[in-house]
Amino acid sequence: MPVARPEPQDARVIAHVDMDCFYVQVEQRKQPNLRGVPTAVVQYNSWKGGGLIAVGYEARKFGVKRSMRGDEAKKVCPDLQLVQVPVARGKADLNLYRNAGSEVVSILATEGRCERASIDEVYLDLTDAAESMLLETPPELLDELSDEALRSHVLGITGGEDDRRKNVKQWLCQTDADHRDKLLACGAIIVAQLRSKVLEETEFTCSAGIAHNKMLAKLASAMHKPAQQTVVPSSSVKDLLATFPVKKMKQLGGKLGSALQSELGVNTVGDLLHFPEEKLQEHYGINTGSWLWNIARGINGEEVEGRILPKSHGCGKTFPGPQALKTIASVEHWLNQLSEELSERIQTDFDRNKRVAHSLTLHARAYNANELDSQRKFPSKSCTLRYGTAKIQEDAKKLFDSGLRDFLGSQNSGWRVTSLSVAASKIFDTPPGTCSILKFFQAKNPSSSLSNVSNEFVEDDVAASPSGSRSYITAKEDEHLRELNCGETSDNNATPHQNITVQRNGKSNKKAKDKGTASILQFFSGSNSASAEQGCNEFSVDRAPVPPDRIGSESYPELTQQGSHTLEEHNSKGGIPHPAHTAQRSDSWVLDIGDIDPSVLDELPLEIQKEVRGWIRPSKRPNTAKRGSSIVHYFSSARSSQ
DNA sequence: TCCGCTCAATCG
DNA sequence: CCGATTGAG
Repeated sequence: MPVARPEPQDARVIAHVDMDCFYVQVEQRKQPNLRGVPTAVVQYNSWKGGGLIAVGYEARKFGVKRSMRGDEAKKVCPDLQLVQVPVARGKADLNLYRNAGSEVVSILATEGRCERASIDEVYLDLTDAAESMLLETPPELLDELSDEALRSHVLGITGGEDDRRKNVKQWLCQTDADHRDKLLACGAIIVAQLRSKVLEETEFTCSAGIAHNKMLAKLASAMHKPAQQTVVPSSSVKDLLATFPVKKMKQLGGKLGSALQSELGVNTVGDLLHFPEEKLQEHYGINTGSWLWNIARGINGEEVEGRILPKSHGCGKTFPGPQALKTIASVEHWLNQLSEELSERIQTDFDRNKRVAHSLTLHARAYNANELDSQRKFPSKSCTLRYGTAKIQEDAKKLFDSGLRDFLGSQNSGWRVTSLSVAASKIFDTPPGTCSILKFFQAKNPSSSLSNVSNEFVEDDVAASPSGSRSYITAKEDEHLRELNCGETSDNNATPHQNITVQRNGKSNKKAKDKGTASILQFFSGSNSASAEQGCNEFSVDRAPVPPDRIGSESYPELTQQGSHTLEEHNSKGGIPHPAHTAQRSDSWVLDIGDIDPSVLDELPLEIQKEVRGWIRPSKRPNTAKRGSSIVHYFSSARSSQ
């Protein structure tokens, strides 16, 4: 449900930029012979020619619609060129379009705050840029306005086709106008420039709306397509909304919009004006009611969030009709494919953006083969995400098994799975570090002899080294390590962390010694009391497997069952053990980091960094010094004290 | 149960 | 908080 937000009192300049039939443009850029000819993008094509997900403007003239089947579209437009979405691992692969979207965003994000609203849309808050322009180079002083700016549509500026351009020029440059209008004029000029730049640098056209809030900007961007922009002065809002169909408003395209029509007889946004706020609240709740009341008046306080990266990554596939999966083996096959793609995507996200995901969620849809009813839902399940394709695959399978048990309940009958998806969420930035010590863990690599090498090093060199209570090593030690290093960063993201061994602080770690292999986890695993005594940085780490001897005595923040703090609690609430608990050996866990300089992380091989950073989560309350203090908090305080 | 694949936001 | 639901494109 939408929620009303207070509208800032000062006028903002908000733009919504929408790529024109984006997937089609991406394909036309790749294959220029498709330019100018009716084109559509389909995914899959074996069944009725595949499903259209984007339709070029030439094809729209023939009545080709999105969500037609390819065969259907060919009937109304025999010359239609159908381009298939790339397929990888047996499923549609949208990376081509995601990356193209990033190209555009990187241009649009140069001016003002930028919010990536979808793969092909952004909102911009251009208030500051517009204010600056008004002060420094107001439109009326400009020698000449760009052609793109002059092609703007300004609602309320009447246009006999010929003189519309002249009137627009006049409007853009008017000197005696409302301050708010002048700001919009500046916004229009800036957006025109941005759109030209996008075209120049990416070959993509886009359309845009410029208004005082997101809602109006979004409405406006769709009014004149393709490759045009529309400005919404305040004076035009009332008329615009009076006849605007509620169902076409963002957020009102579904059940809420239908309810407005059937319950209140509201068909246009203007119709909403007749209802007092309280009335709308009675019907649709406090928040939604106020939101509706505001929308009717063109009021919308939603901020443009400064976010150009997605908050989650998901991979899914549907198995319609006869394709529904009915064996564990087929489910596992597809989970493997999906997990592989997901792993690749979060890997790329880390490489490009230094971000790590913390949560893995599995969704599925299923029905009972013999039951006629079969309305039961397949529950979503999530767990802490572990990096590495094999681990994601393993965890996804366990999550599925858990969900399937819930789904089936006591009975056991033939199930059918009609869709599967895995998603990575709770993505955090990893703070940049400064210090450079620890080439350290570069003693790495996976091949068999490795663990011996690093163990040897750890026990003979680090533990016995004069480093005393230092948690980092010297340049000499560093050199030594480099020799042991096997070279190239591994492309094997399944590098088992058990192979990365080191001992912490030169203290004897009994368990590690006993086993003869200390893990990187153990390196970080000081006892809580020790680190507390030392009064040093303490970091809570939330993802390591729980050592058997701690079960029942510690808290397990990594368990996803709500409100559970012990394994028993968790299990008694029907939770499942974290896959890692059963998957990991007991030589790898960590609870707190003691007096470790966190910048050591920067020097870890990327693979290890990802895993280690993945264990660390910023605390909600940085002030809880003892147990909640996060590595992120450490970094921010360390930086600010420099 | 043939509009597939993604994403975000809200809420209980 | 997780999981369900709604909605967008």
